[in-house]
Amino acid sequence: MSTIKDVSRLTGLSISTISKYINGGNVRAENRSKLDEAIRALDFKVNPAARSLKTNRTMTVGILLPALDVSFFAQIVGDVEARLFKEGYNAYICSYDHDPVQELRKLSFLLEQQVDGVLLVAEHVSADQLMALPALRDGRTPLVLFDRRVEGMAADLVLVDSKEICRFAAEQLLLKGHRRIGLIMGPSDISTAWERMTGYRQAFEARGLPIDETLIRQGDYSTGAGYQLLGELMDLPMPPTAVFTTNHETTLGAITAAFERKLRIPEDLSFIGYDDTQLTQIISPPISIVLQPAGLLAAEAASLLIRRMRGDREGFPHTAMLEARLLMHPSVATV
Amino acid sequence: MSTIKDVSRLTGLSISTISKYINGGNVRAENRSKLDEAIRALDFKVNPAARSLKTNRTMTVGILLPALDVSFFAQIVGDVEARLFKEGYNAYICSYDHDPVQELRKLSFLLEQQVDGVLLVAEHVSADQLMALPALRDGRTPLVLFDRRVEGMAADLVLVDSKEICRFAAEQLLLKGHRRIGLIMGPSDISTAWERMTGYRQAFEARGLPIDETLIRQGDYSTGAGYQLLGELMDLPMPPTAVFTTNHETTLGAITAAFERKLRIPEDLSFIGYDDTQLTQIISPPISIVLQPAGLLAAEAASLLIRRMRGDREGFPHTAMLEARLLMHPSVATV
DNA sequence: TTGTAAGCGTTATCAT
DNA sequence: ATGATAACGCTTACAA
Repeated sequence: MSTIKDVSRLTGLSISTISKYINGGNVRAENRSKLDEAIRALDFKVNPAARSLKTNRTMTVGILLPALDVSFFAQIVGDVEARLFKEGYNAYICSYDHDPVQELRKLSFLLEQQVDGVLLVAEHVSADQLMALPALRDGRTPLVLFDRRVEGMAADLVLVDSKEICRFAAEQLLLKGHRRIGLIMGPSDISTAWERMTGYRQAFEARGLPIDETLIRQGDYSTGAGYQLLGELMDLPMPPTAVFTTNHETTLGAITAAFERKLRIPEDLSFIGYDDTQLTQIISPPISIVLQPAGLLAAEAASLLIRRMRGDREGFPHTAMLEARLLMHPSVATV
Repeated sequence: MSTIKDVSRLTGLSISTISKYINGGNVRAENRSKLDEAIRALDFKVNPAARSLKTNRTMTVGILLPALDVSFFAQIVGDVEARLFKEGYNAYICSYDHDPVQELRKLSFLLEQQVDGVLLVAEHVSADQLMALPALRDGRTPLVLFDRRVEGMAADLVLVDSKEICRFAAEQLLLKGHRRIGLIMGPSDISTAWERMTGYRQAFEARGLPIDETLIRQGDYSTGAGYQLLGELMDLPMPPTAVFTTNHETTLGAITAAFERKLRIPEDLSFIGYDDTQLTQIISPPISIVLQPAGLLAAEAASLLIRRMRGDREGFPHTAMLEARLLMHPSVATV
């Protein structure tokens, strides 16, 4: 690797002049061309370690997720990474594999690595645990919580209004005359799962309708769970006339189970799923889905984090609450 | 952030002694406890930039993928990241979003970041382009190619023997009497897609059986493509009696399409899919699948890369060719 | 076992 | 506009 010193030798200019030029400073036109040529010839690249040592900025961010193979996160994280990259940031993308210990350990490790900022999809970590980390407590390293809250934590937040869209979705089913509506939800200690269930409940409560608790099934948000729980619902003595699945994987599993059972949608079962999938659009009939604004979420998370890393503390703690949409398709019948 | 200097002030020991201790050197028992306490009290952490500057090692690796939301890669990358992390390496995980320009740009960028090694799932990049990168050409930065070859590139390789397992899978279908076997393959410029197709062909050729080219359908490896192409196959005047899908997403789409069309598996259509999915195991009947050894692949890739990063050049270029398995389930009938 | 001192490649201050 | 020089926090001969 060549260094500024090499460029200096080749051009006769001083190291400090060259450094300034590299960082956007001005040099005489003739020197500029000399430098450009030397830099190209030597394939000179700034040594990021040396730069970090001086500037105290690494131009890296940590993105910490419960898992990489959850499609919603996989989709978002690629987008966030691209946006950060465009601004010169490199992303350490880590999974803690739903493990509470790893969650905290990897977060600490990222902070030790001196990342300039962290985007976290939290699962088990508490506000106390977060505030015990010096870099976070002192606000030295900006943290943006993504998709899920951490109770009692004053932090920037990028969320989807899950409760409202789920209330709305359940309401649509009620309006179509459905009363027995199956809900396939996720682990209730995940804030979004809880909110989605709450929205569902609110739709019933707003109309003074009773909720049959046997129709609310909790799984682990996996495809297998979706498949399994749809089966359980349909095997009830009084099966639901509609079902609402609350994430992508679960939706896929439930659709498969419904098709396998030769249930006609919507004649035998009305269906509202969650998150876009190429599949829900093209199967027949197209499945109504709750569509989370993945692109906007990624953009919001990236730009908020970048703002903070640039030192702009305005409006902290900021909550960006984005709206999801319900795409209604013929998968819902009137009863 | 506290530095060694702070620890030095607090303990009275010299900076170099402390550095040595941090890096596994010996100090007198009494000093050891003094140090441990001071380090804890100050929450001292080594500054990685400073360390890198001296050691020329960043303890980071780059993992560059065509996309993060392809389940096979998502699964593997999490695993590889975990293994590298355990050895003290941090991973920059990047997607180039199937874009040839990004593919090369991000690779260059990772190398500029002075990563100690790179794991690459290549798509468009050529051996020439790779060898044009100084860090790779000089062997300064070890590169491991994962899952896909780059023609003419002398590099460490971690692959699955796709051709053989696909030949074997097609052979099983032939042995059961199938002659019209649909193949849903991926883009033919991806080496694995080509190999999977070649295996399929070899099974026919080995028996001197003709291949109906209309039964070979090429898609983009997406769920939507799987759905779409299965439909096309079944809409043929003479539809196949069996279908072989060659990646996870495609399998999911094709199963959905089959179920939607109320095709009975295996009575109406025999089915062999690809890659493990919770779903293929539990639907009825369970779907026969080609199972790639994801865990082994991740382990092999990580350990090979680590060996290289530690300076062990033995057996370069090494090709690790792992075997996939065919899990036969009742989704295949005898005709 | 411990300490001294040089230097990794850059940025930043202060002259010129 | 350019250059000399002192850090940044660490590792590593080399000396003690």
